[in-house]
Amino acid sequence: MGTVPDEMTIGRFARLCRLSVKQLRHYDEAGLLRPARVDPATGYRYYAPAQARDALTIALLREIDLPLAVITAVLAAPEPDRGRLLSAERDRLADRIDRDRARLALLDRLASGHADHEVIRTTEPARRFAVVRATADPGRIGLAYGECAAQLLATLAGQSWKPPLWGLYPLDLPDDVADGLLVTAAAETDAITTLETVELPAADVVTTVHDGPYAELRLAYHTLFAWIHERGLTPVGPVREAYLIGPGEAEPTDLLTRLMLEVRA
Amino acid sequence: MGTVPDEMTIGRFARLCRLSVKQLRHYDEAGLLRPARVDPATGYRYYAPAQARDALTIALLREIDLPLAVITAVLAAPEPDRGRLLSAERDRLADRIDRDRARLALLDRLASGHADHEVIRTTEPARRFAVVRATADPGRIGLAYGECAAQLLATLAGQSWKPPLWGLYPLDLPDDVADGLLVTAAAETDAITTLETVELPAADVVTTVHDGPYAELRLAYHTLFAWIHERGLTPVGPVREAYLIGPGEAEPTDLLTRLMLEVRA
DNA sequence: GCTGGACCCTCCCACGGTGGGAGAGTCCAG
DNA sequence: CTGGACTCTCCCACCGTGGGAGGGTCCAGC
Repeated sequence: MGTVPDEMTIGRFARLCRLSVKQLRHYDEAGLLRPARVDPATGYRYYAPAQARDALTIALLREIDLPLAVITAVLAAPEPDRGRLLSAERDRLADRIDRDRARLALLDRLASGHADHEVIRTTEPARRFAVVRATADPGRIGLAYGECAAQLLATLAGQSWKPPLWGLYPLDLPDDVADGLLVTAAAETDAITTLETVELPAADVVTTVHDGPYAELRLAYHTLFAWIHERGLTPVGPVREAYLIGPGEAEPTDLLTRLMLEVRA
Repeated sequence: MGTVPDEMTIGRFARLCRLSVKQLRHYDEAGLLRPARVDPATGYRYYAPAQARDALTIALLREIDLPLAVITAVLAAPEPDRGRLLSAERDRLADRIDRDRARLALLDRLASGHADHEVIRTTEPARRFAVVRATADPGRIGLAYGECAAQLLATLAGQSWKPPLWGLYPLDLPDDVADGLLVTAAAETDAITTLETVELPAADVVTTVHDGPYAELRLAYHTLFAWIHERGLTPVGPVREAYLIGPGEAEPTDLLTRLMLEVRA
């Protein structure tokens, strides 16, 4: 223990731990890694060899892109607690990867130029639906819809209904519905069921068909909304999706979905 | 064309395109999306419905996390050029996902607590290697090593050599070697070959064994360097890796690698 | 002892994109 | 004409890092 050499200057320590001098000063100020000693006269920082472990850990965790605040918590936490902290960050990173993958899919489609959606304005007839509703935060919509659809189909088993399945969603997706988004699975039917029913009257709608995975639906909506707003029209809810070819019927790349948006002048 | 309603205020336009007023002002200042008209007396911005398409495109591309500079270029580029711009961004994003996956693997291992490496200080005997070298930038190390190893094995076919394969790397990985990192595949042998040979003298080394994929090697190095620096020792190059169980011999999760670092007091 | 060069200090600014808030002016419906 | 909703500009904050200015400190070689 006593044979460990003396403290060293910030430059030396920085080279040792593959950090920049600027970083070390920043970590000092942030309380993340205080030098072993600071000369009160000159302000020079001196680091002890024993601090190399923490410095290297910081470098490692920064490489994984953890925020300094988290690294501070990790270093301060007793050994058994670190796993939990790191697991939370792990989940955060996994989420980001998932989001990035969705972005990549969008970007792929955009870059390859297969992003053209033909928009048509037409009159949608009145329809009567049996529906199952749920509330979910955006991002879990697919999951919530799946549960609703399963329940819907189970209840309608043996009843007569006209495919395809539909989905109804509020128009203002990410805005006011901070703590839950209404998800509605719907099946057009005239049969009388125990389920809630919704009557959509005939409407002046703008519509397009999207082929491909649902992660790329935003592209179709982009085209749809651009088309609507360019003409000075106003969309009125709800958003209607008809799953012409839905999951389970084909591969994600072959899904076919009709989007409808009622418009007013 | 003439039936499109008038221009609208920034707040209305913002709600329409799901952007914030702040964002729109920022995009104006950045030259990304200028209002159709700015009242010279009051400074009020007024947007035309026809601008909704660009605004929605900006919102879409921002969602994919493209920098504003890129979005500017995309909007300014003629249609046929957009694909190329977007493809470049696509590749950037794909790279990021790859890096994030490596980070996730590290974080997984850290969080699950299976990150303990036993460090031992020992004397490594002198060894004579037949080697093949290459230069690669960090990130392509694995690729470069693979080629070197293939060449090495092809040349040594029929010759006598003692498994496992080794790898030698400069100690200062990411520092001064900005434009290329020396990668050396090595096989211990006494046979005389047409290959370059390297004689490593006996050395005082610190060593540990890592099991698992190579993406997690940094963890082992972290422990190794922490161990060394805590004791005030100085590592001297090159870094030696012995691939006890290498790729091709087992699944990535079952790889076994011995790391060695010569130290000096 | 002195000097030069390598090192260290603090303080400010920049990046990117967004949001918050202050303080003042503008629009429009009642 | 008034009040409330809207808009304007300007400044600051976030996060982590790097650059640079301007000035002080250390130490080896003379």
